[in-house]
Amino acid sequence: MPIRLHDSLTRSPRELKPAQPDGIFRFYNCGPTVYAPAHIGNFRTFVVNDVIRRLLELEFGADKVKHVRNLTDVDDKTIKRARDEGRPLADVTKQWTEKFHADCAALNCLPPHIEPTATGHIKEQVDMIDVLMQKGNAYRAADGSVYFKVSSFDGYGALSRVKERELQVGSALSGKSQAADADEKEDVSDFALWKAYKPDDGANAWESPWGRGRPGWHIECSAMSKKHLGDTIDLHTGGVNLLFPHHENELAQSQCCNGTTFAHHWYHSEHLLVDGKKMSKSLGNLYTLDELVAKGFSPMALRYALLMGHPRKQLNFSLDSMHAAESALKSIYRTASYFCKAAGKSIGDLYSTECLSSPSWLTFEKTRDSLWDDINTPEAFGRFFLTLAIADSNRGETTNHSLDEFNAFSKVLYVLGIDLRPQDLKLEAPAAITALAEKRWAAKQSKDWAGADALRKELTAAGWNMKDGKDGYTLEPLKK
RNA sequence: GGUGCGGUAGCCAAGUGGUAAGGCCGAGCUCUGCAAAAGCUCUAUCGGCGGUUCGAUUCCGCCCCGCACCUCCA
Repeated sequence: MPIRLHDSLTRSPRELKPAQPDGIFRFYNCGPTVYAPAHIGNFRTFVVNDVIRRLLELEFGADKVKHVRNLTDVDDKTIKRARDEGRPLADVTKQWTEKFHADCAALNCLPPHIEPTATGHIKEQVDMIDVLMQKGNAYRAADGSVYFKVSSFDGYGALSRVKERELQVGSALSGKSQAADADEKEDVSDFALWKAYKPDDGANAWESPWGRGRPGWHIECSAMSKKHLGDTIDLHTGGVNLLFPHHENELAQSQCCNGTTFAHHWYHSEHLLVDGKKMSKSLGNLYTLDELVAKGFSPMALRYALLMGHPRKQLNFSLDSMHAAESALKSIYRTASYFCKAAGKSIGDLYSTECLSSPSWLTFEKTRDSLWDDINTPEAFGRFFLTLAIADSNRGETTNHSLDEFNAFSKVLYVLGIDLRPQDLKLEAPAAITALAEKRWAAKQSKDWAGADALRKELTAAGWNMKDGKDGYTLEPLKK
């Protein structure tokens, strides 16, 4: 079944498919700038892109998808951070790259096949700029910086409709934003390909035919994409804020340099809002994964919460949605155990790769349809829960389809990237707690209700809940 | 000023030209010595005003409100 995905350039849903004869799907996803911990809004984009990656793998085969996501490890922000902390740039970016990787892993995001860095591709960037200079799409300004000449590319603005915007420049914008480095540029909309060295850059400069300096932000992605995926890619993604100017500029550079279509498909996910506003430090509504974990929430709940809205619509995040996510996950887990029971499998078996090769979706077909149709995750979850409710009422009864259904269920979990295994780990209670529980169980058996109640109070005070069953009990820590 | 996107139950959020998925919360019931857990049930007429239509939340127009982008913030 073809995957349909909204294309930002044509503003319509289009089928995703590899354009080149080798059948490899080339997927480029703009990655993070590594100067601080990524916030949950950043992760919305990465989680959505992870779903796209998983979708592509199921559709085309895991070996037919090439996923590249870069790390921006040199720019104004990273340099400033290093300068402020008095550390080498590489130290700072290494620290935050590792943090980013840890967070991604916690959120169950598959690592990209290639994760190139800007500093690791200086030569490739210089080479591209060189071609643009030769073709007359770029010029060197008096200060030694090289700029892309926007007027040299007719297609400029197609992606973000920037031309309409240009007409109004100067009205509400007062021109202060352009003033910054407009002095050296021929035109305010021209943008830097190579930035001449400034003392603030410290040790972070490289040699080029135009003098010492560092690459501009946009050329990074063009160069890394070209190096690892070739002149034309199948899909280029990022957050909406990258639409302009980043992607518009990338498109211009790459097409002028390579003389061919840059990306067949563009996709942008919308922003995460907190309390109705975009997250920002000044509003104090910015969350990181660590902060949520410190509040007692699981990373998986965040992943779920981030997928509860349509990826192309702004999603309003709140702590309530984290509570909702934890509860929903719990109920998915419960039903999962029914599927496992019916198929004679364990929760861990849900994550074996064999399940993915099973062709059928059975009762999960509609859930699949929602995902394949422009990754409509909220609709998918709606349909998913409907199916779970039916399975719930069957309570793990074994049928002819039990194994197939188990596999189909596993595939849904795979595409959504929901890992139930953390919930499967039963926490071992300390010996003292177990002793109390044993005592209470004995009291209960001898119908000493008062004694049993007193012991329950002690357990509660110690932070544990004792769940009585028919033939025994289980202990679980109370929620914070 | 321009561009784009929204306003659906207490909260979050899908969707459709024919009388509104789902999740959370809440309420009631069942079960249970207690406590949980679990199961069942219940909870909206879709920002406002017009128009098109046999019929609109879904199409068109106007208005009100919100958000984002145009500032190297996913």
